[in-house]
Amino acid sequence: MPELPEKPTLEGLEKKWSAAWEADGTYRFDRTASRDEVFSIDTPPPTVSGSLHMGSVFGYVQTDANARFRRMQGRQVFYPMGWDDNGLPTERRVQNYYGVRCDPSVPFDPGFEPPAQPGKDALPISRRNFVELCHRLTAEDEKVFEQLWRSVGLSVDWDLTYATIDERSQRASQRAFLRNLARGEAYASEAPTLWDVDFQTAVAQAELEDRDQTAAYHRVRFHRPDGGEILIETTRPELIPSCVALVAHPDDERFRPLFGTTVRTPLFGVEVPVLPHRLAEPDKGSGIAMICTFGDTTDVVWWRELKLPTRTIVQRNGRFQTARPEWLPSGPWDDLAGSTVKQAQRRIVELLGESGELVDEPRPITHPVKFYERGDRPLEIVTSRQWYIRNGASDPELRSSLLGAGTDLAWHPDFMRVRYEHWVEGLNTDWLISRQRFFGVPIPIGYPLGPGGEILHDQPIVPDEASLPVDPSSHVPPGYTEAQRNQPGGFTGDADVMDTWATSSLTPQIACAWEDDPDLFARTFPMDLRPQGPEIIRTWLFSTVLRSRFEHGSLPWTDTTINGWILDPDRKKMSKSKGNVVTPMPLLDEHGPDAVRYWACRGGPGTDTAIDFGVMKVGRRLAIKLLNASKFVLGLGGAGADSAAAVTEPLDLAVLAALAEVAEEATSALDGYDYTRALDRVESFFWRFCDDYVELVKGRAYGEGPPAASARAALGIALSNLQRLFAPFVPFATEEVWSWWQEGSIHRQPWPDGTELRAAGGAGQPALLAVAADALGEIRKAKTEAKRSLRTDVVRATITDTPERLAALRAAESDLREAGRLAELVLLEGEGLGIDVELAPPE
RNA sequence: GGGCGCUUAGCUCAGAUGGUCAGAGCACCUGCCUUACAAGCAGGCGGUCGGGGGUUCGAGUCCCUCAGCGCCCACCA
Repeated sequence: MPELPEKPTLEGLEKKWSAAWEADGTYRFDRTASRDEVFSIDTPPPTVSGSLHMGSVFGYVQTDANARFRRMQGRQVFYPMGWDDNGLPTERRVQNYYGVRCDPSVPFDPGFEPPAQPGKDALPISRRNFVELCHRLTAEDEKVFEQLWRSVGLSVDWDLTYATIDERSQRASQRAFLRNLARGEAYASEAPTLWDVDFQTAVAQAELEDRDQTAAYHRVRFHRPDGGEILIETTRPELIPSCVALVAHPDDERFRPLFGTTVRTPLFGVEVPVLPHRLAEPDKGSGIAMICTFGDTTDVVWWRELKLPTRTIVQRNGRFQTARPEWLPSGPWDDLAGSTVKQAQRRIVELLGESGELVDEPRPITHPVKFYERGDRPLEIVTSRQWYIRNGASDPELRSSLLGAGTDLAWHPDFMRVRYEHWVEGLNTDWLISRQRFFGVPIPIGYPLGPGGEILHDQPIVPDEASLPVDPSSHVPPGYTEAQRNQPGGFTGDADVMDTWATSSLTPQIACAWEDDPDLFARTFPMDLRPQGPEIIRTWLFSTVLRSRFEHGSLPWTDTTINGWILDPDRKKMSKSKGNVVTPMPLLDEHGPDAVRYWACRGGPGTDTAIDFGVMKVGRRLAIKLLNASKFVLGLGGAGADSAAAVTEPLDLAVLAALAEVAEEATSALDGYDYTRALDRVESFFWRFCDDYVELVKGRAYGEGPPAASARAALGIALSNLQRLFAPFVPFATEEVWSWWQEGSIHRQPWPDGTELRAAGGAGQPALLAVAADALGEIRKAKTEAKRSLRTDVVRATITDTPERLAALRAAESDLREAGRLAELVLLEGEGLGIDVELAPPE
């Protein structure tokens, strides 16, 4: 047994024990364990191209506390760590970091090295070089994250890591997609889709966000054949050239006579019909709207349901097409050709003013506009061919089955379930998974080319599962040769990659090695726990439930814990743009990992929590107290060696019985993922233990004979239990104090559920400890109020209390005398606690 | 427009199924060098539990309503 330190300190514990845990394989998963012995966690793969901030620490530490509890309960914890490195965030980071951009038309350069400093203009490089840079940079980013996780003491098994772009993930992702395709759960379709003109890719419903934008209502004249006019209001006058109809509510008396007639558009004089539709709202604008292809998603609904023609003028790069559209034989096209949407709007407004078709000044408004969550310009709607996975948006049976899955899943906290339900109920399109990007898992499909070089989309060439993962840009389908690529009569590969969620939705399958390692899979899947943030219930959680339902007909996990938001010290949400992001490393250096973990664990499940340095200080103080209290108890000698059988004194039995209650409550709280409650109960008991119980029995414990042995034994048992009860929360300090007197890591010890304490102190009366502590408190109070030292001798203390409480006090009388330095103690029966203390005169 | 959550001492938060539930820590004040801990110990000050109504013998604790804050969703002419 190592010597007790003269002056215990937290310094150096993180380094010392991180290294020991790594060397000893403390958190290594035992893959011979059977499924019911395993506790498997579907850890969120952090986006490594994102920045490190306290939000990264908060939820992961809470999960780690739960993981450590399960491990001590005897479960084999399957706790892998993934890195989410595929997709647009990585592309963008690589572009900025190296000053490059991907241009698929540039040939591969095997000796390419990025410039030391990013240049002013982005350097165009080949797709393959670009992807290589993505891999290079994410590898660096992943190291930084791993270092952070080790610093805060995550008990992850570092042999079980994966990346969402690695070969195993790609294989799982493509295999799942091909099976979705074979079962009809995935399909391709040519349709209007929301489109980011900067990234030039389609985006999915789950990736949208509304942003308030300033705009203006423009009152514009449409012309009736009889010379009359109809005024419509629009925020997008530049789309007049793509107008295909006007629409009003069927019951709107103002426009009813016009249904079935036609009007001519301003500037261009195109004849369009006036039609009724229930979605037109009489009190919006002028009550009659123009339908364009496409200004917003309502246009798409109208276009589809009213079977209108498509008159697209905005191209995928966000600019008007250059050639004059054939449906605009007249009108000022040359002024608009090739301009951006913004430029075109300005010009059209000028032209409308000149022609007298603009009524009044434009009226400024602020309204919500759909953006890609990572994008900078409003989304446009373009028609393109995309891949979809069914999600229940247009399939009531699937939808209700998914709602049922949400009910079967145990949510912590439970109210988070409604976010899932609202999302499922509000889905309006299937899940668009294809992206016109570069760094992602390719859609593993090829197509034959017709004699004219046209792509035969209806005859997709599907690779064999054994050949996965494949990259269609280099993969040659059986029966073809590379020379036939992109040649008439030959073949071509699907150029798209999958959305990052299309892969992330398979993290249980990836982590558990679905199909790659059926033995491991059987021992770990379906998993036990999915911890994650609330903002990705609609994406990650939902899509994971969906994929598992399709592939396995089961939930991916039985439980999910949803953490709260991190707010900055002023209770504002942290975000890069506000510049109030708090980075974890300096805080870890200043307060220590246990203190930061304590702060994180004080944030309840699903509860938004502000960064609070005061709470971290409290955590640090707790860890130090744990060192000092342990040192004291162990310094009495015999604590470890005295057997439980020696606990005989009523006060000693009482403390063990009281702690048993705490242990039982902590256990049931943690069983329900309520780590905060467990920590709270253990912590408050611990301080009472130090301040009252230890003070009461200290004198006796120094002595000899059975009463002294009883105190030392009780102190030892209580200490062992307390150390273990704290282990999930402050793993470094608890491991340190455990090592002073025990063999093996504390994190592999049996969880103290109260059984051992009941056995040792079952006859104890917890109330006894409380009564004695109250009396000691009164004596201290008398001394403090007299401004005397607590060492002051008491000539006589007279305590009045109820008979029951006096009986309890008598059982602890000698401890109370010694702790209070009472020469004489008089006990009188009365109504309640009263005390009269006569202090020894000052010297 | 709809939904969810929050609103308890100056600050951060506990208060499971309504009856010692008005608490803890921080901060502040007053003391104490007490041989585990002065990064400590003892004590004190401090709140009509967001507003209003209701149910009940009794409500931070249940119901209704209003307000503020945060988040999520919504077809944004």
